[in-house]
Amino acid sequence: MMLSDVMEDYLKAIYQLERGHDDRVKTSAIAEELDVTPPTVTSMLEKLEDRELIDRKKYHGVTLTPEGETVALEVIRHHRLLEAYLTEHLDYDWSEVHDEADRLEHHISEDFEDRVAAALGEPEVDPHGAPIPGADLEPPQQPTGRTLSESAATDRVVVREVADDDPEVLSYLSDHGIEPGVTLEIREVAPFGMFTVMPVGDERAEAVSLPSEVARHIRVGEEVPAE
Amino acid sequence: MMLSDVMEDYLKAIYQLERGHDDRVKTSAIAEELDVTPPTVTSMLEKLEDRELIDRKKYHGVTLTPEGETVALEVIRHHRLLEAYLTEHLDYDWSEVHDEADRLEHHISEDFEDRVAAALGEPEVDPHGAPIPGADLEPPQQPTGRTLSESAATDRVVVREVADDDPEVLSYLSDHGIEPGVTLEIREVAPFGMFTVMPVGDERAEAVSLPSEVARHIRVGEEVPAE
DNA sequence: CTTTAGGTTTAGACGTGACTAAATCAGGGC
DNA sequence: GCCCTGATTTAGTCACGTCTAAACCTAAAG
Repeated sequence: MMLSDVMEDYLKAIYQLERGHDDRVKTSAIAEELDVTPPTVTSMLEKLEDRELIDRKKYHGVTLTPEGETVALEVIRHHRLLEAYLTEHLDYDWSEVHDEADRLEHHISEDFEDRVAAALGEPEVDPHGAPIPGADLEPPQQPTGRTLSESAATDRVVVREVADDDPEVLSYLSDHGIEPGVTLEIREVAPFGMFTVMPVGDERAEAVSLPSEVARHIRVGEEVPAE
Repeated sequence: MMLSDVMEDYLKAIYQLERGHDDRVKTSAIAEELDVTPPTVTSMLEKLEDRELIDRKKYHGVTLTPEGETVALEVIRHHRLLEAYLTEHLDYDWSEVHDEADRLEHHISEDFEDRVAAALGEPEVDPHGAPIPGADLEPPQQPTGRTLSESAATDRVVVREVADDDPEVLSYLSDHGIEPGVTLEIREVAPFGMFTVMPVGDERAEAVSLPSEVARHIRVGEEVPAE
């Protein structure tokens, strides 16, 4: 099955929107995710349906078929392996890595994928803390824990994952010492949803205030669950 | 200037055909190089001419403008840096590296290029012995020396460059110990243009016979000129 | 039950990069 | 100097992925 880069992008987007608990993924959601117009999405969905990569009910959104999901997971595996490789071996910061991986993910061979995975020692998470699908392309289990925006003041939490969205936000967080693995002390939760947190263990760290839109993208867990 | 991948491929092809001493590059040569039909080439040449990347005289071929040459050199720099990186850091053999680099060369950022070059220590040649254009994108000087097919029996020569064409030929040469840097003793030149050579210094090496089509792609120099 | 607002699909168009078939040009042979 | 062969360009088509404008469906409000 020869798929275009664009088709792969659509399948990846649908996969990620499905995980965002939109159970059936709507045309408009895909359009927004990929920054195209809804009619463009409709016509691509017709092609993906012809190839049996999605199930579609007109006017009621789509879901991935198992084959579609496998393609999406392959693309995501490429993306996250590349992110990990770039940070480990080419001195990128985890906050800079997303765009480069997005451009390369469609253009690497199976062989390249294998060699990168081997060079990294078959990693299980990428630098943002997101799980890397295995070579078997089985769906990784849903992340556990909660988001920072669901946490309460005085909690101590450890950052598990920072969703790789806006590079500016990412580098802001990176600059302020907030990254996967760091322990955070929640100092204050303002009524309008502003979270003030303090990275623990870094002498030079200062308290950082984060609006809930940002806090929602930070997934956290209990402190020292295992080490 | 936003160029498509395909445009970059045409410019690279024209550059390489120009170096192959076709002074003006003909439509049919480009068509063969890129495996498309001549009308397809003509229509692309019109676009490249509109953008002032080539000089075109209808029915008499094209040459690159300085801007077109710069684009070609940028693509070639990407290609050769990637080839070098893949062999140095991802355990590829020099004979396997071409296709992977061809797919990636259009999709890496300036930043990636810089980091790869730094990781390699600003290399000057790729694993096939071809010069890597510098970051300034000045044209590297033409290779010196001669090809194996221009050499005579009883010569001892050192392999400088093996032009990266057919991967099967490359891995054959690689398997028989013929690669850049190796010294070759020319045992025999048969009248129909068959070259029999012996890699020097490798105990397990055996004599290898090469038709002149292959010998023409092996560039050689005098033995131990500097070390 | 009807209306309506908003999301979705249809219809029609465009640019890119490819093709085949046909017309045209250039240069060598006579 | 004319003609012919082979290369090149023109003309017309197609698939892909995008768009805008218009038609259409769904679901919620009244």
